[in-house]
Parts: sequence; structure tokens; C-alpha cells
Amino acid sequence: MQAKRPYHHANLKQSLLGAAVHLLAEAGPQGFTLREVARRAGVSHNAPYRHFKDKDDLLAAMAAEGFDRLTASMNAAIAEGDSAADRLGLAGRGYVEFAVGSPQHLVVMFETTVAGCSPKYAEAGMRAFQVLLNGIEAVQAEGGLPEGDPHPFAVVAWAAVHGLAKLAIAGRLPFDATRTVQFTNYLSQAVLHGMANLPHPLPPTAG
Amino acid sequence: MQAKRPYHHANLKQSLLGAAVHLLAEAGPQGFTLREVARRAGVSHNAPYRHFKDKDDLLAAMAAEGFDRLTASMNAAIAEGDSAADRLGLAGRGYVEFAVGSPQHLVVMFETTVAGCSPKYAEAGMRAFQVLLNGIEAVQAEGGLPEGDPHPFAVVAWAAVHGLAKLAIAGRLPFDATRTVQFTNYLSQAVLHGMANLPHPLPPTAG
DNA sequence: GGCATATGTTGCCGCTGTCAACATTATTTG
DNA sequence: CAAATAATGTTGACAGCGGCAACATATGCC
Repeated sequence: MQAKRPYHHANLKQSLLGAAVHLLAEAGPQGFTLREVARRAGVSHNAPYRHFKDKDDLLAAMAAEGFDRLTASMNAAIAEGDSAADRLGLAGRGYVEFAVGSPQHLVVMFETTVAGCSPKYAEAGMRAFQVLLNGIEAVQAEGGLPEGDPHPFAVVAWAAVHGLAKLAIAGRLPFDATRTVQFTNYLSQAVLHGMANLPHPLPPTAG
Repeated sequence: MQAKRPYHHANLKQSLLGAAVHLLAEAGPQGFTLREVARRAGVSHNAPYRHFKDKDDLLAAMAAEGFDRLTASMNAAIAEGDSAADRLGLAGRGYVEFAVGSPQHLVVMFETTVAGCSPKYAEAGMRAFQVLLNGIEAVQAEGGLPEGDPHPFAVVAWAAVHGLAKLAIAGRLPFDATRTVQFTNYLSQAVLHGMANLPHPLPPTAG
């Protein structure tokens, strides 16, 4: 039952996920087809159904994997930071770097309906958000932000960085991927500076 | 030739667009099907091809219509503002209001590849962005922002508001639609305040 | 009235997601 | 170690989709 050992096609589930990631990057969500994934994995068009409930289930798995990569990208960027404020900005940089590097992946991660999916997907998303939240709390501890619930600050930071990434991917910004990543620095500074000099917004007391 | 008068089915093109908008709002991009649009308009599954080159062409037309509605929503919100800074914040509010009210529409507007589409689509998008850009310039004239190219400021403002809207639509924010719109106020203030107290970022000199 | 053209329909094609039935391989169990 | 059982993969089918071609009909122009 819990034997993860290879059967006919050694660890097909991972092969399918890998093929799916590549296909998504090449063809985008439109050209992403379950049958093509199976073709690339060298199995029949119905083999994926032994590992994923349906197409959406595969997409959710890819989204979860994407959130893990996003988390890793932010953590890698953070490592080079000195101050907490610095690290928060670098987290945003890591976010945008991942986004412009895997634009189609980001679509799947955020277009998928968040509710009613596998817990793996939800948890991976939480972990990514937690990086930002931790960064915010560190800045608060450093005195760079008002005390209180860190969530509103995290939402603003997330929104700014996410919006920049999405607009860049949509080709609506007047600069290319490299400059977009550079521009993230200014964006982070502006957002952080603004929140630092404004009173804490009470409303969102969520957990 | 230029006769827009009814033929068999008085002004089918508009009927199709209307049916398409409703279907999109109900079923989302996944359930959006050309044949269902035709069904709702009471015509055969191939009638739409006399008015739209293909499915993407219909989507582009809907996107253009969406940008017009977005522009209208921002302009309506702006009308109530006193200062230029106030009006800029209200524009963001109008943006988010439109987004949470027509979430599926926003997907089509920004997921569609911006390049290679009909000029109508590109122009409608430009007009929407112009509202933000004008707002930024007004704030600059008021002395609320550093002088110089307004584009970087507009990009930051756009990114923040767009990101908030997208995250809200994806169900990833800890508050509902109404509170999201309210939260836009704080977001705008923070962004504007931050940019006001930072030197002008030179890089994006685009036009 | 007659003709070209714009508009709408029918029929078809390959493709897709998904189900059911069958085949094969691994695991368990006596 | 062999038989039973579960896990995994294949084949075949179905309806629905986007899109093309051929056909039918309405409209405007002369």
C-alpha cells in the first residue's frame, strides 16, 4: 500500500509531473493537455488517471510544487540580506524572479480555485506566504514598522510584488524581465517606507 | 457594407458579446465555450465565426470591453475626490471595485497575450492605464510626488492595486470583497506616501 | 428582377477529458 | 512457493469542443 517502489514505469507520478511542468512552460495553460503529458511520459492517455484524479488534480499538484519553488526562490534571495528590511525587499525580489522565470507556473498557482483543493496545495501556498509574514514580523521587531497584527502589512507587500510580477508577465510594463527584477527594489522600498510612516490599519485581524 | 442594420438576427455581434460576458461571469474561463455562447444567442454553433475570427478574437473583444468598463469605474470613483492625491486613491478604489465585481473579466483582460491582438484591445488597455498616469501627473503637479517621468510611479501604483485585486479574486486575502475595497484606501496611502519620500527612480524612461 | 455579398446552417474532422472494461504486474497471504 | 488480491497500465468508446468546407438564405445594389 505505502510502497512507493516502481512498478512498470519506475515512479510514473514524478515523470508525469516533470513532463507536465515542461509542457506548461512550453505551451501555456491553453496548450496544456493531459494526453500530451501522457505522450511525453511515454504512457497511454489514461495512465495519468491512476495517479491524479483528473486534470485539475494534476494542475493542483503542479501549483503546490510551484509554491515550493517560490518559497525556495525567496529564501535563497533572503540569504544575502543584512537587515530585516533588506531581507524583506530581497524576498520580494525572489518572488518576482520566480514569476518572470516561470510565468505559466504562476498562472496555474493563482488561477486555480484555492478552495476545495488538496491540502498539499493549500499548505504549500501557506508556506510561501509565511516567508513574507516572517519578514514583516522581523522588520517590526527591528522597529521598521508599527507594532500590531502583521497581516495588513504582509498583504500590502504581497499585493505590490504580486501585481508587479503579473503585469510584467502580461507584457504590460515598459521594461524587460531583468529590469523588472531590478525595479522590485524600488517598489519594496516605497511600500515599506510608506507603511512605516503611517499608523497601523486595524481592520484585518485574521489569522 | 457599413450597414449595421439587422439581418436575420438583429445585430448578432452585440448579442454574442452580451451572451459571452454573461457566460464568462457564470462559468469562468474554463467553462467558457464558443458553442455555448452561440446557444445562448439562439444561433448555430458556427454563426459566431461571421463576426469573430476565432475564440481568441471574441475573448479579445470582451477584454477590450472590460477595459472600457474598468476605465469607467475608475473615472466614476475619481469624481468624488477633492485633492489630486485623493483622486488617485479613488482611482485605485474604482479599479478594485471593478475587479471584485467582475473577476472573470479581469482574467480575460490580463491573461490574453497583449501582443498581436486587435488594436481595439490595446487601445482600451492604454486608456485605462492613462487614467492612472494622469492621476500620478496631477499629484506631481500638486507637489505630492517628485518631478520627472511619471511612469515609474504609475507602475508601482498599478502593481499594488492590481496585485490586491488579483489576490482578492484568488481568495487569498483574509477579508471579503467589501473589506478588500476598503483596504485599498490604506494600500494607496502607503504606496503614495512611500514614493513621495523617496528620490525619483530613474530607470524606466519609456513612453 | 437579377446578381454579388453578407450572414446563418449543416455536416464533418481531429482533438480533448473522462469512463468502463480489460490486461499486466507487484504484493500479500496461505 | 503458488494463488489470490490489489495496484498499475492499455484499449476502446463517448460526448463536447474549436474550426473548416459546403450549402442555404437574406440583403443591398443595379
